[in-house]
Amino acid sequence: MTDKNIRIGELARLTGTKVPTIRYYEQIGLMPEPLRTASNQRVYGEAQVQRLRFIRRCRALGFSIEQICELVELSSETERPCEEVDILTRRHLDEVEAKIADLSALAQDLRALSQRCQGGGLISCCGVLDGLNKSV
Amino acid sequence: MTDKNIRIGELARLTGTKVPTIRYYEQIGLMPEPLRTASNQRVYGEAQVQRLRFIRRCRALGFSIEQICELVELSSETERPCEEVDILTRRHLDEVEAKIADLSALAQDLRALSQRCQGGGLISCCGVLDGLNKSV
DNA sequence: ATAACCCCTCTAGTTACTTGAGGGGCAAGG
DNA sequence: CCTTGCCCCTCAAGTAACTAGAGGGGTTAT
Repeated sequence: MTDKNIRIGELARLTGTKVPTIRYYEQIGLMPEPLRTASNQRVYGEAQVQRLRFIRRCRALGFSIEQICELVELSSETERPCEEVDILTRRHLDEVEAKIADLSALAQDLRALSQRCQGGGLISCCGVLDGLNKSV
Repeated sequence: MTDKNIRIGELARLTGTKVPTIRYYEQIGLMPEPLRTASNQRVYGEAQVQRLRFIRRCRALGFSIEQICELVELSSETERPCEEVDILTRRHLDEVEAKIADLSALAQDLRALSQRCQGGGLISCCGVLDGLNKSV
């Protein structure tokens, strides 16, 4: 594999990304537009492989596309204080933790609801549906 | 307030739902089509208020629209065993708990990443970005 | 008449992809 | 040469659950 001779299919395999997703990332500007062959096929190099890997790691960590755009931009400004990266990461962690709290409360409510099921009854006296119908 | 004389705005206020959302629910068949006035305005009754409240409680508990459709249908078949309601609720609880587990693992990874930040440095030697760039 | 408020339909946007239609190019095999 | 299999391309629309906005009508009070 030499530099600058990777087709989109191979890039997809190298990075665990789907081909349409790569095109999507290019469309929204997250991935730079690559050079093309005479027959209009995209050609990628090692730097673009690394970029896409970066993006996929961020996605795996739940960063939004917008946040990733910011991280990509920040990472190219090497003389800049890295405080903004820190802030962005912490804010995202806070969001994830808040979501966990929401879901945990929701799970609690669902458990309470589920326990209302006596088993073996009919819809007409179903504890779950009763709970969902109640105007508490 | 008499039966069958509630306009959509009032229904929205009674149930904490947005007007467009009520129209959306009607469009997808979750809410039955109401009667209309001579000037084509929707008119709701108490049964529909209860239906929308049911839907909103289910949404609050994270049930998908599809799941709610099933619950609505099941609740009208009063002579049917309520086992299906139980199964649907438990399955949903499992999904929520799986999501919590996913997010918790993700939060763990984010904490580890965040701790790589030494503070006061530059982007060129940022621990977070380093971690995102690493091909571990 | 105007302002304030309510209602209507229709269309398109949000987020991060994903799918499918319709088409071209290339290499190997019959 | 034709066919097959595989890869690539663009474009448009779908997914889930809403939400926002354009453009219009109706009612009441000032």
